[in-house]
Parts: sequence; structure tokens; C-alpha cells
Amino acid sequence: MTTGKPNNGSEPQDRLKRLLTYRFSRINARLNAQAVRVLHDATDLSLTEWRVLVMLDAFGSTNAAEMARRSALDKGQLSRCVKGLLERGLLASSSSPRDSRTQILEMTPEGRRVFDTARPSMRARQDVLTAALAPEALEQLHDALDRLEAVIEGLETPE
Amino acid sequence: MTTGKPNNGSEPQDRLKRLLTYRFSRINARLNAQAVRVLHDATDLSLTEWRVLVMLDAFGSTNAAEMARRSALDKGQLSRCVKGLLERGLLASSSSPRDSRTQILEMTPEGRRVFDTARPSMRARQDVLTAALAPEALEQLHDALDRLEAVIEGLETPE
DNA sequence: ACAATTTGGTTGACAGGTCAACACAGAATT
DNA sequence: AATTCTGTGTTGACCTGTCAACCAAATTGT
Repeated sequence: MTTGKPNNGSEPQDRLKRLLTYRFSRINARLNAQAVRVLHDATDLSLTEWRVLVMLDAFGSTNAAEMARRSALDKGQLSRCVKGLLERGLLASSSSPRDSRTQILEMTPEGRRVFDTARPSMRARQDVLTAALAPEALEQLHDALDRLEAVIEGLETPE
Repeated sequence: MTTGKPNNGSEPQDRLKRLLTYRFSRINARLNAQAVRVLHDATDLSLTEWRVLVMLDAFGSTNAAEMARRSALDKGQLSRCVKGLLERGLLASSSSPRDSRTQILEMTPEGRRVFDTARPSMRARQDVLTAALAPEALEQLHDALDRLEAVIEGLETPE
């Protein structure tokens, strides 16, 4: 890979590589596939289910709408995902005293156990990724992503 | 968004935001949705079809396997996508004289016309994205993505 | 108090991506 | 020449993501 080629962006494949959307889709696809594999080796969680657990770990307990807002996951997808986790006993739900529509979700001990089973390898994976970049390069990356996200948000609401 | 909050990563939602895979999936989803919208306003191409045309524009003519390699799109997905484009007369195929398995693909004049119809708005979109970053920040972003891709590739083949 | 609107959550339908099996043509091995 | 191995492309099955319709509870406005 580190041959002495010029790599000055003149080759057609280089132009392609510099299309941001193209790169993101590529990276995302590979990242997901890889995450699914790691996850499947340790548990039988889907990637979405893992993300729900991550959020519950981070926030303690929440409801579905809250998670949908934070994660940009689809409402419907989340509903089905939560349903599955409830059926498997990894989550517990209780209805809120303030609003009888919302069901408050939290991990059961069993859910916590499964989460802790997957966590080390998932964290290791994350560490390998971040270790590829120097600390300040990582900061710059996050900054760049922040800016891009802001721009995308702007594009979504043209008026 | 640019309030005077500390943003030192101590809040749970901040920790979540710094997970790279999470960010990529989020950005990618929004980027795709936005691209699909722009694309649909100008043509009736799907995003995958658009990408096939972009590759054919960049490479002149290729075959499906080559595109699969470069784009990390699924073989099967590509096969179906190409089939649709052929049926609609946007692509033409001819079998290679050297290898009767591979079918060489290229845009027809009609395909080119459709491509040129969508191109301005797609390019404008791309420009808005890149304009969000200073030139050297864009370079750093590409560098970072290069490194991440390299790491991911390494993870895919552990031995 | 009532209607209108918003919000939390579920469901169905559908497009898209992903995986695995397959048929088949070339290349490599013997 | 026969065998095996690799690479191209197709197809079917399945899973996930996305969109929109919908219900019921809460909120708002009058």
C-alpha cells in the first residue's frame, strides 16, 4: 500500500476517494460489518440492540422517544428493538407516573451481564480505532465531524 | 449549538457522541438521506445507481467486479443495480474479448444525459460539505479517514 | 369543558443492504 | 487432458432501515 506512487489526486480512483459521502458510506459499511462480527462473537445482540444498551448504560434509564432523539435511530426500529430486548429479559419497563404513555426502560441484571460480556471487546475495538490517530488528530477529526454535522443539519432545513 | 457549555466530555451524551462508529453511522445516515432527496428532485436514480454512474464517469468503462472492489458495494446489489440501468438504457454492456465472463459496462448517451442532469446539484452538495472545512482541515480529515480505513482493513484479517 | 394539536409508541409496507449458494469461465496444477 | 482453484456474475433468502399511518395520552387554546 505504501508504494512510491505519486498519489496526487490525478488518477480517477483518487478523485473518487475524495468524495466525502462516498468515503463515509464505505467506512461506515466496514465499521458496521466489523462491529457486528465482534458483537456476534461475544453475544447474540444486534448492533441496534447494542446501541440501545449503550445508551441505557450512559443515561441510566430513559424512554424510547428520548433515545430516538439522541441516537437518530428510527422510532419504529427502536420500538421493535426494545420489544425484543424486553422479551429476552434484558430490559425492564415501567410506566411513568407522570405520563402513562411513556414506558421507562432500564437494564435488568441479566441485561447488564450481557452488556458487560460484550463491552471489553467493543471497547478494545474502539480503542484500536482511536489509537490510529494522534490525540490532537482525533480532536481535529471530531471537530471536522462536528462541522459537517452542522452543515448537514443546515441542508436539511433549507428555509 | 455554540453555547458556552463546557463540552469536556463529562456528560453522558457527550461520551456517546465521541464514539466513532456511532458518529459515522449517524453522519452517513443523514448524508445518504440528503443525497437521496437531491437525487430524486433531479432524476429518478437511486443512490446506488448514481454511484455506479459516478464510477463509470471516473473510469470510462469497467466491469461489475472492479466496481465492487472500489466501492465496497455488495456484488449482488451491484448486479441488480446494473441490470436495472441496462434495462432502462442508461448503460450498455459488451462482453470482453479476453474473458467471456466479464461484461464491460459503459454509459450510453442517455445515461450520460441523466448523469449530467443530476451532476450539478450533487456537486453543489459536495461543495457545501467541503466548504465547511478549511483546506488544510479537509486534508487532515482525509488523512484521518485514510488511517481509519487502514486500521479497519487490518482488523478484518486478524492473522 | 371542548376541540385541536402535539407527543409517545406501535404497526405494516416497502426499499435497501447483506449473506450464502450457485453456475460458469479461466488459470493453475498435476 | 483432467483436476482443482480462483474470479465473475446471478439469484434467493433474510435482515435492517425508512416511511407513513395509526392509536392513545397529554397539552394547548378557546
